[in-house]
Amino acid sequence: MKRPKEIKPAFTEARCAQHLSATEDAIYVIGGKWTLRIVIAVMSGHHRFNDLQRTINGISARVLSSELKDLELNGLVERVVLVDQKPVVTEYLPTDYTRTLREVISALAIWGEKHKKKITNRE
Amino acid sequence: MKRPKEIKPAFTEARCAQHLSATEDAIYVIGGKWTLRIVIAVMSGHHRFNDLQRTINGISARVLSSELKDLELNGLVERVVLVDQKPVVTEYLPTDYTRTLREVISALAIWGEKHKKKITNRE
DNA sequence: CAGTATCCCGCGAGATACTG
DNA sequence: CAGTATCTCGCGGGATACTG
Repeated sequence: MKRPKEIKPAFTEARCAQHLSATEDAIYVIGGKWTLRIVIAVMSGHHRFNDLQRTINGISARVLSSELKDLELNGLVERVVLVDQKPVVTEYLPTDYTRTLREVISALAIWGEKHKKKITNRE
Repeated sequence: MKRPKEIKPAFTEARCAQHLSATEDAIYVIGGKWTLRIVIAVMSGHHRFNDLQRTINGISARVLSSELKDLELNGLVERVVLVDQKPVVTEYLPTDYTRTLREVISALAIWGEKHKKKITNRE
């Protein structure tokens, strides 16, 4: 069943379903308004709660707290309480799994950069 | 001010701000619940309204309609009305700009795939 | 087929205040 | 400092029905 002169789709039909489902999963986990910002901040060396809140512009303590719990459940941050400190210190650290997101973040950052230029150039 | 034995962050401080802002933009545009699904479907060769609605599981006509308008504004789909058809046919086509998202989608799909395996393997 | 019009509801998330 | 507790509200988006 070959149709003539048909433009080749960017994705094949099979890959479509595959991409749809896998991308849904990814977006579900990291597509939240704050999720990736937190991940980036943690990967950048911001490990403390208030440090994170300062770094991530506009996030409230309540939201940051619940997001961090989610991220911890997904293995994307590790919550470490250092009891041998005075006073006790809580840190949120990147994990090996966090690092698997680097390519995703890079791709997004590159595209976001391009997009920003495109938008600002035409206003 | 060099602190000894500090773990090198995955991103430098400068890159942090940069990534934060660019990634925010990207997430803002394509981080919606439906956005990327629609883009993928369009890139996969689903060009008609009802075809898209059938392909994208769970989306309502109202939401699909408004999302398509957004995507059109962002140059991520092109709405084409073929008046030389009987009856008149409306198509939503990928653009050159849509194709700039391929790497983003690939990265997300790959990660989503990995993540799904990770999740299902531990339940 | 390609949408629009309404109605409606939950929850994501902001604001503010409080606690060990 | 590192959160929790409420309270509140908008809007994203589902369901359903309608139209050229």
